[in-house]
Amino acid sequence: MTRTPGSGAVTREAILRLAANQASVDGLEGISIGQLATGLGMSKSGLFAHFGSKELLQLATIEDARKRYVEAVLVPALGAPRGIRRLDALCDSFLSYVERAVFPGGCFFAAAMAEFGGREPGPVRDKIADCQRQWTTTLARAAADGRERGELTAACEPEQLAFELEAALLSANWYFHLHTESSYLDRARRAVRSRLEADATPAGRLILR
Amino acid sequence: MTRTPGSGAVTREAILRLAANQASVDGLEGISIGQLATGLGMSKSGLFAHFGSKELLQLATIEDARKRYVEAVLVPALGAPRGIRRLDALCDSFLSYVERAVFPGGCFFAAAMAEFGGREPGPVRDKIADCQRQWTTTLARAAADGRERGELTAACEPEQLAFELEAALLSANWYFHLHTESSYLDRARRAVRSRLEADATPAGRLILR
DNA sequence: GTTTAGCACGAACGATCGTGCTAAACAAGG
DNA sequence: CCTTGTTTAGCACGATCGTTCGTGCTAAAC
Repeated sequence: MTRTPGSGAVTREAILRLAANQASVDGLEGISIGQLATGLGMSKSGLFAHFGSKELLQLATIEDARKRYVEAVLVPALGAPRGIRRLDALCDSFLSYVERAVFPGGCFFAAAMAEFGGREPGPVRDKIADCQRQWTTTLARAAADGRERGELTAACEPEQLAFELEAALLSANWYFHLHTESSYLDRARRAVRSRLEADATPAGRLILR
Repeated sequence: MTRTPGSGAVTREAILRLAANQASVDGLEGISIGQLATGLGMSKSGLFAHFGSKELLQLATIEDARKRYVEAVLVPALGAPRGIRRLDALCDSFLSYVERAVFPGGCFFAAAMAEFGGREPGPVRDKIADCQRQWTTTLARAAADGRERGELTAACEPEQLAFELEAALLSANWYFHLHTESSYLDRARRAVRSRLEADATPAGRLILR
């Protein structure tokens, strides 16, 4: 391992990658600086110096996980055209992201949301809530686009639809990992499909194939 | 504080009640024997003696939480007649249980499921998975009853319906606590209602009012 | 050749964790 | 009154937690 100036960034990324993986299993509070250090073959203090406090490490971990989420879920789905197709692609992309175990313990943000949901407000909780809201907004916007294009009925409420779709996605994530049974991903896929069809216009239904 | 023989059971219940409340906020691993002891004004070792190990304390806590869950969610809903009415009542009862904050950090079992979902198998994880499966089965059975009675269509799949209903309930629990906004409970109520109507026969739709 | 900055190390800190071992307080039965 | 069993407290243990401090090494800057 060479240690030239600038190598700190590489080390930092390695730390955050491992931290996010750990956090998806044991939670953001569950990650320990000592365990991360031994896992990376470096000293506690050397690792600690990169962040200054555990809370800052947690925040950096969330930011890194956000990038991985964007890369794994959002980017592939943004290849689909706006509207109902993209909405469908987003859901499918999420389920694939769960199935591929991008994070070994399941969706990082689902775990973090569950962990910090009942906590008092603070920087970490706020950041998690922000990430969550952003994802929901992405789904709702895709739904709104679909309505504008006449793929979803005028009576369709994008936010309600987004809530129900994400409910299926999240539950698939939980059950998939709790019971280690991939059939729950298919349950979610069928739920998404039927829910989309329920709000789709005839034109929208054609698009869904 | 009197300490007669048999008072150990009272103390034990007080411990478990506090432990379950704590666990709904900080998780089952997050409960600490020291914090419980100071919270109850007793010594660590005195409290510890009741269980013998932290894992046994966790298992007892789950069992206590299960009783509270049955009392708060199941019992009220079992007043409704079998079938679609009971299915609806179960969902409504769960949302009320979340809203009333029976556990201060949200649904105990949702939190436990999220916490132990990605962990290696063990007594605690297995018990959580059992509780979860039991609840899902309760929902699915109510749906199956509804189908037998002709309130739900013959094409309706009770397990799929149960999955989708529970997805809405769980998500309401998460968002309600993460964003401290009770509107998500209404979102879930509307989701439940429209989902039930989607699989209901005309007779079933009449029953739903 | 000297200075500066980046990066990681080892040792130690006070605190808290779960877990033992022993003894004291107390109620009930002989 | 003494014994017995239950319930709780006191004390201490090894481990691990996040954190701080002083130090050394290497590459870049001057």
